[in-house]
Amino acid sequence: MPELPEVETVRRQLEKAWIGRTIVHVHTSLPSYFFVTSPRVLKSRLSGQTLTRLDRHGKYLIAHFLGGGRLLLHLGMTGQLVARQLVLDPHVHLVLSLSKEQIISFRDVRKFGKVEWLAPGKCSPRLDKLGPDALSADLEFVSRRLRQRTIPIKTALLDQKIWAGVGNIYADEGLFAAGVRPTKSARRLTHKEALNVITHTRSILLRAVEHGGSTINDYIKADGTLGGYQNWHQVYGKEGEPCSRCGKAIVRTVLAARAAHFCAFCQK
DNA sequence: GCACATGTTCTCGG
DNA sequence: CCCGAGAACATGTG
Repeated sequence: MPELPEVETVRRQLEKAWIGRTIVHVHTSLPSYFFVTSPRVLKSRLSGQTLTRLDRHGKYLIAHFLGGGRLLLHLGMTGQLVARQLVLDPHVHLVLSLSKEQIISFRDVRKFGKVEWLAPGKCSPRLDKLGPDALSADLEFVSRRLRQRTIPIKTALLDQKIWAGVGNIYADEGLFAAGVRPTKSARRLTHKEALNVITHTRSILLRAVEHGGSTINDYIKADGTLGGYQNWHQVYGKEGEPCSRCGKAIVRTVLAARAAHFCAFCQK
């Protein structure tokens, strides 16, 4: 579910329910791949913690607590983070009961999501690997980094080490807006073309945040409602449908083991 | 049974 | 070290 716009939408809503409140009870499911920090340790570390700030870097949420501890949250492919009690089906892995009757639930069917506790002062290899966040990155810098790679431009856009936050939907949408074919080698873009790609991609990310992200299957906002940006997609999931600019059919290919959608006429 | 799914990470060749 | 292909992780839907 989660690319930058979805995670940012969840962050904004969760922040309102969580900041200044204290965790009074922690419920977890059984140990699994999902828990980087074991449920047992998570319970003891999180109990009594008061949230001071909720940040986002790329697709990661970073909860900061009084005293300097941090909780890292990643939604994987099917993660749902909501500011309410969910029916406790087998896919609800973490429930935080907060002061003033607030509840935060984390549900994730495929368990590709991650929860990790970071002790005060401890750094995180996961976070340290990430490039600058796609919304705040210096565009000239990202353009230079992109053009150093020989891989297809779409594969480069998806590389979280170059800039963090873009996933399969917004890479396809950004390249369509820029008129660049996803298979084109990143190195063969001019500086101007690369700048054009990341400028368009970033404005699409911002627009998607305004619409609360894209709901395709599992993603819901923290208030339980659906995102709206899926109604504005131009190419993602549109194989065979007419291109909004030229009318020719959108094609689908596979790149880096992911589906890539584009217009073979408009994107050179 | 088969194909596919908004993500990340690792391995194996070249 | 770079790159691509494929697999793994776990589960659901069409």
